[in-house]
Amino acid sequence: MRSNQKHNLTYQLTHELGKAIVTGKYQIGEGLPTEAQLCIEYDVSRSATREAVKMLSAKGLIESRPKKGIKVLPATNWNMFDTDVLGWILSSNPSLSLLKSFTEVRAAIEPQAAALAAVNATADELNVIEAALTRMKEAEKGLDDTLDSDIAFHTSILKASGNPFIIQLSDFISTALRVSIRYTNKTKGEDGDINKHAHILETIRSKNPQKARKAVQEILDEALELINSNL
Amino acid sequence: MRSNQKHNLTYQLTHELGKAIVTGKYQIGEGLPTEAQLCIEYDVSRSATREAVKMLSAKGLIESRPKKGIKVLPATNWNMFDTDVLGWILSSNPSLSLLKSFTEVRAAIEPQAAALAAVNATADELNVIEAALTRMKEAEKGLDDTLDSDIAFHTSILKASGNPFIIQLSDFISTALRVSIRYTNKTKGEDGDINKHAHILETIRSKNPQKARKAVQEILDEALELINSNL
DNA sequence: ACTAATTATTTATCAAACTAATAAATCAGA
DNA sequence: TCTGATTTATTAGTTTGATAAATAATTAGT
Repeated sequence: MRSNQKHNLTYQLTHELGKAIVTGKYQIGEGLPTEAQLCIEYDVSRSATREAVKMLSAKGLIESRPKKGIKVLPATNWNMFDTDVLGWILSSNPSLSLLKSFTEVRAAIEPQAAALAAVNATADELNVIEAALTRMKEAEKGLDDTLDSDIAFHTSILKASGNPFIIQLSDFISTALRVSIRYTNKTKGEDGDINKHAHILETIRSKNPQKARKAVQEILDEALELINSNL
Repeated sequence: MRSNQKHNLTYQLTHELGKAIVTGKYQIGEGLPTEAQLCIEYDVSRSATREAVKMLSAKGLIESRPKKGIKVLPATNWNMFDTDVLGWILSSNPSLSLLKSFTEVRAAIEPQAAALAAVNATADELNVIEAALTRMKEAEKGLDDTLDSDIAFHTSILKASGNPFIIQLSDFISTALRVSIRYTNKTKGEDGDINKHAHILETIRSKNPQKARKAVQEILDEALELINSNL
């Protein structure tokens, strides 16, 4: 436990326990060891243990009550949109069915985000999208990272949507894209990929929400098809 | 502070501070009082204070470092899909523009959920949707609660989607519907509302994702139109 | 067999001391 | 006077120990 990585003991323990829970080391319904046992097992003080337990409770993973101990809550209670929780889930190599779930959410959110961006994007926000597109083109030539620039493009649209909830999903969408790459492991975008992305920008620029929605839908439908064919 | 409501001191303090943060009592960027000051202000021990701070950190509202103190993070870091955070935001009477944002997310998620439900719903899940529809009909006659039955209907579709992330948004969607009612304050559903909901169930039952998506889209488009006309 | 009282276990709370990180102030050397 | 190292002060991090409160499990009494 000692001298692992993250910046303080409480955080280290939170991550360790969080990962253990989502990977099923501690079964749902049944309990974790008691506070006192955790202190011994992980060789930390009660404060650190209690604070870690509180952080995990705040993320919906566990619940703790006097005499009952600490018990793992059903996964429907977990804050899946929390970056940490998401990270823990992915740390145990994610299944293709999880990737499908991710992409289904993307297919819900991103077309809507693009439609909203077409209505709401400021000039600055449009420039950010364009900059991301430029990065994608550079990446094509090997001058930038394919995945990073792709993520930048998609999140820039979320930002331009102006909807705070959608913006908050940037981490989620980024993660989805990162997982995606593990399966498709293409180091370069497919032929025509850039053109499709350029087309999305055009539709947003021309303030046409319907076309923007459709343009994004298309590339996500393709992604889903690819997943389904490999399932 | 003492003897307020929720089940323990740490939770009480978490809620109190959480609400204070999202309502702007503590400004973004600038800091909260120090740990020591919070202990005095709220008359609680350091343990309770620290645990509350950790819970709020876990929800992305604050960050704390030695010598720097506790500072409020920008709203883009807040876990908006956390039930508590959402509740705090809504506790200070929500704006119409917030309702619009809510509904835009609904318009992204719910049609997709219905389409997925059309493909994935089990017989049991279909029965749950039908039961909710029946409740809505009863509510029409004054025999059940209009809002509760409406929420039950919409969340039952999310559940039937089979997508864990979408299922996790049930609380969010429920909240959106509750906020919605404060503005439209219709105690009864509009004429034809039941029929539209019944139609949604039909399209899901007949395993037609495109029609299901469209059916849900329609009622959300109407909701958005209503909001935009009042904005 | 049932109910009420007791006990035991576990988290909750408080308090006090010490450690570590780091920002701000001070000092030394050029 | 400036610049860079050093020292100081502040704040959160960590440990420990004692006590309180909640509640599950047990026991005693009828």
